[in-house]
Amino acid sequence: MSKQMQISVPVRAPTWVSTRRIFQQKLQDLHKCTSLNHIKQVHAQILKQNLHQDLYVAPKLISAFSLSQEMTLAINVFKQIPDPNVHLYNTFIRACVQNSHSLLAFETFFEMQRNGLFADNFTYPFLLKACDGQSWLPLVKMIHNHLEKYGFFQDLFVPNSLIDSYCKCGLLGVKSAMRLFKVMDERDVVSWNSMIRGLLKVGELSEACKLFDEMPMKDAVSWNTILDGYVKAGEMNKAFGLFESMPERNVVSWSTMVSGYCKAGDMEMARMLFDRMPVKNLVSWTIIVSGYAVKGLAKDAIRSFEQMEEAGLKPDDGTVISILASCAESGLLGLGKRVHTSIERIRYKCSVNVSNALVDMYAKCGQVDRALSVFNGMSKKDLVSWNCMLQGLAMHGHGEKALQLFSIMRQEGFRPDKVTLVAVLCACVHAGFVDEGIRYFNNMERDYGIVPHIEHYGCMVDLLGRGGRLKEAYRLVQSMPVEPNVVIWGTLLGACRMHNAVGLAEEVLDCLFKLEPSDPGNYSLLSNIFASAGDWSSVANVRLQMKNFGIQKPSGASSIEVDDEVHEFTVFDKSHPKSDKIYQMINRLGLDLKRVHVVPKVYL
DNA sequence: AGTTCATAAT
Repeated sequence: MSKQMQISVPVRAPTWVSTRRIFQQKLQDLHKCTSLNHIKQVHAQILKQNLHQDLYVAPKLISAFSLSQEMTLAINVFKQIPDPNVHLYNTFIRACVQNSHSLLAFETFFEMQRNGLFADNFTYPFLLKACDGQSWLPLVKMIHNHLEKYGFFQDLFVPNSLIDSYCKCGLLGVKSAMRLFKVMDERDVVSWNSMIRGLLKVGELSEACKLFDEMPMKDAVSWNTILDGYVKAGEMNKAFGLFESMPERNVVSWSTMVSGYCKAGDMEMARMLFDRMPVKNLVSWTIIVSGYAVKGLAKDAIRSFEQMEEAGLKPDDGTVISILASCAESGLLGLGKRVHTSIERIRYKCSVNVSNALVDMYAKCGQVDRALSVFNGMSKKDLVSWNCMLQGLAMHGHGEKALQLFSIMRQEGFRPDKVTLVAVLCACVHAGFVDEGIRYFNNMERDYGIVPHIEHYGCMVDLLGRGGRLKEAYRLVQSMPVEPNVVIWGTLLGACRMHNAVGLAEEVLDCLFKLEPSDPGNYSLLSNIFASAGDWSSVANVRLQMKNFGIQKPSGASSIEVDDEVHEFTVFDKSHPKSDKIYQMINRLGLDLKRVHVVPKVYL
């Protein structure tokens, strides 16, 4: 936290030059300042002094706004400058990258070239960062060409960054990286590590191991990278062997192992290693808490979270986001709330990403009201925030509310993406707005420039199918530009079952069995169709077939959380200690339902 | 004006 700086404008500013000098001193730490109010005050004073176009002052302001995630303000400052120099362009491009405005970063870069300015060795690394997570292989190649043309290859940092960026562009990228790696006449340990990491990312474990063996020098990162390779491949025995044989083990090595055992579901082993760790940091604690949370072990998760805080560690954004994501995955409202209070105790304001994770967690745990109150309290929202909230509303049947929120979102100038439209269509499905859904679907390309993906088709099949328009749904599936997958056929089949359309169902099942001949779900769907049509001999037949093929349907489970404990139930499950009482209650509910003439459907 | 690789991640 930087110290608060008081900008005092002298009562009698002697000359313009000296005013500027005073500002220079006061502005020195502005780009590190985290108090938005303070930055705004300074901005106002700068405007008053007419210094906002100054080529020393403007970059400081842009950096400061960028750090506070105030990209709109940063853009405003930048736009005021008539003739930006390279330094200013770099600062602005860096701000774009920091706030994940990757497109704007490149647009600015192209504008800079149009203005006849040359990018320098500061510009390119920023641009490479902008390609992160975008899979912009052509742009990485373009940067590569530029760097070669202008001879920026002296420092190993440049080709190493290129290797890393290439490796983030999938298989083709890794191949380009390999070509570059092979022609480099000098390589350091980072070059090797990055290349190995890239191979692992595309699943080339054996290639990575080969390179690892060839390495002339290995550091801790090299060992940990290859260890992670084994862990990600699920080879815990090999990983453990390597772990034992490592020349030195640091926090990362230990954490990687703990994470591996958590993913394998072996929480006992995970805990044992965790307890033996000589040093634990935030990441290690996050791994163990999330590990318990994903498995639904709410009590252990909460206890570990509290132990972490007792150890004097304050969860950061990464910790909070991962734990909340695990809560959302397994519905651990208790832990989610506990993390929320902890954040509120530490911080005055959450970052956008943390708030998004909170919205998502509350929505997925069924607490739509809490999700809404976090969402409404957010001072800044991004596309992810809207998408989480829309999805939450749609998922819980608040279709109308979701569509209202969608129109507010557009009023506020947000451009919907494909996730948004899935949520919108899903809202129509759950609210039964068939015609409205069709309208959104037909116009999504024209209105939002989004070509329908398979997920959107899935929503439409669901929408038409539930509405009883089975023929239209079937026609849509046949006319799809992409091959229908299991989800699409399954959805259509579900609709057939709902409307007792046995004829169409058998047709659909043919397609489904061709795609997934051994999926037990298909058999139970088939059996359920026959069951709803009252064809019990066919049902028996299907069950017999399943038995012959040795197929067992993994039974679906439902779970509820009571007092920080998750109880899971499957069909005919008698394992719960209060099983008798539970079945008594079910029977009573069944009688109550009969009394109001509702006949419960029973499926396989 | 700032740097690359390893563990958690919306």
